[in-house]
Amino acid sequence: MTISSRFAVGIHILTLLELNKEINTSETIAGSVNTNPALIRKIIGMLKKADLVEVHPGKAGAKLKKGLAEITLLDVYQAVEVVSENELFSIHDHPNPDCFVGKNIQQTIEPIFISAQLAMEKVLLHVTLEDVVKEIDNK
Amino acid sequence: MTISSRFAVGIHILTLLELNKEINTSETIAGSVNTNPALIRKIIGMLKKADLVEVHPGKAGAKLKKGLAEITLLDVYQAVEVVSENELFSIHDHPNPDCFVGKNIQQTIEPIFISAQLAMEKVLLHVTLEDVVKEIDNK
DNA sequence: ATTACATGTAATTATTATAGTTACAGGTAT
DNA sequence: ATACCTGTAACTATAATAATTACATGTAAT
Repeated sequence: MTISSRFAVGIHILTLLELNKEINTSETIAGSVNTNPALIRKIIGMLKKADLVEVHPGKAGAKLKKGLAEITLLDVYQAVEVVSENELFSIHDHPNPDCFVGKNIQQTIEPIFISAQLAMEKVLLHVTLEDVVKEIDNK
Repeated sequence: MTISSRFAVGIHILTLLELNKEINTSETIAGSVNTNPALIRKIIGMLKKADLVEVHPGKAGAKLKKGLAEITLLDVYQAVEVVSENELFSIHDHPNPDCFVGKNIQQTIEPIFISAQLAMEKVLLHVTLEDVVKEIDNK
């Protein structure tokens, strides 16, 4: 099990929009990511829906819609919908309600799982695209 | 995408071993979890490999091999192999090495992803089965 | 207006993981 | 010898990902 690479690709796309000052078509971007343009358009569609990029039908090129420092990795993570809200961990359905453990296990475990997920998301919240771009610039 | 319910089932099984003082066969346990015995045996096999339970071929019943307070949820998480080490997040393969972004994106993103994963695992490290059992006892 | 080219999106395929299930070999105990 | 258990392999159904093809629709330059 892994979290979909859509997340990493989303970060890649946004970083490229900042660093490549040419017109960034889905084909250009696909060349950098090394995948096909349709997939890029799909992910860009998600980033657009989250108000992170500007792009128009028929018009070549996507652009960032916010400053780099205003976009956190959590924004990207949520935009590409790799994990449903509070559902990083799944809990088995229908444990036996006639068993003391089965009856209570779900509600006991759920808050623990959510707090683990939130701890992970908090790290993403504190890293911005600016951090990523600076790090790449350093290389 | 979600982390397999094997993790939740693993916790359920260990909790049951503590609270149900009868002999816990794979069929008994399957009745509480509400799944089938073969799946339970498979998960118990993983817990055994991680030295968390004791169980013998042909001999009915599994038992905890450690004290409740000594088993963290991280131990269970790792035992049931829901996520490979440092690979909660996946990064797209083969970004274009001729592109400045493509060339550097993987090594830039990886440490961020790992630290997010570690933050999540740290929460699991600080919750023990004893906490889970006490919480269930409170209900 | 026609042409060229872009985005948006649906449909298809291959791959992989999960979860459920059946079947049975082999161990244990009465 | 019998009954019952664990360990494990094999098979199925389901779902998500990622890659790909195809095409409708929008934009803009000539």
